[in-house]
Amino acid sequence: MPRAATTSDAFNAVAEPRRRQILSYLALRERPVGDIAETLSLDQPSVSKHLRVLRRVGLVRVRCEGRHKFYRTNAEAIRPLHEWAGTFERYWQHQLLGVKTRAEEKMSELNSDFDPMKPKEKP
Amino acid sequence: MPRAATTSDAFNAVAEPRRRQILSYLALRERPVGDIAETLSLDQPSVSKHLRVLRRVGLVRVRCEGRHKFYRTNAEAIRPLHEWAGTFERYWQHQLLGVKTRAEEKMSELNSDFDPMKPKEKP
DNA sequence: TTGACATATTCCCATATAAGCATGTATCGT
DNA sequence: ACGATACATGCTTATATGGGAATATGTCAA
Repeated sequence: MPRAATTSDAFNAVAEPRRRQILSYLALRERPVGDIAETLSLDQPSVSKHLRVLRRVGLVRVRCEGRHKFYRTNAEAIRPLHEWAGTFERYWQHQLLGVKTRAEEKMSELNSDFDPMKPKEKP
Repeated sequence: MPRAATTSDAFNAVAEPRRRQILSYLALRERPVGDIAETLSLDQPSVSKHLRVLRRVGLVRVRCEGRHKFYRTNAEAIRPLHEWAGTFERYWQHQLLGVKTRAEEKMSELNSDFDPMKPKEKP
């Protein structure tokens, strides 16, 4: 089995450095494709392709105006990533403090679900 | 050019769902390979390969004891990811509040560096 | 209409998987 | 030494890129 598609989720989409750059750039304000290409020194077709990937996973939104398309980052879509990483915060804090892992007590939390990214089911 | 190697950085390494599962599992406490395989229903060779990827980017550490190898998550290596995503926190907050983007004022922050993941140079 | 401008899409290709299976290596128990 | 146990590595294969060049689509302006 090959690697999962870059459009399978935000994690795969942001694995590409250029796409992260684009996201940072478009977080400030919407921009037309040409601006992105020039600012980040990329070919226009390349930018369009990266934007398509980002669009498919909801990381960017578009606003069409004449022959221009203004893209902007949809920060909301980055939250899951932030939250997943945040899951480990307590651990690196412990590590920094040199605290011996007592995570044992919290075992039950992950007994039935090891991936915090799994979509939450509604009870 | 193909996609960057999964061992190129933490972003590429965690793009794989199984590796995220492994990281969550190993965050609690160190575990031998066999446990991981059984718990996550994966073949042992597959686990070993994922662990190698995670090891190369520093996401896990090993402790050898006899014929067992105990792996544990090195949460520290996940921090950069958390911080990169955290860069967008203010934006999704603005979006939630329906605030019109005034990020303009903060432009200077990214004028010379669009990727917060870029290693910080020491001035 | 015609041409210029802004984007998107298509084709080709070298490269990197990830899974499955077989095999290699190291260690433990007897 | 020998077999079993715990991991790691090698090999094959189907598949998904990402860049570059060329081309298609869509819009505006004269």
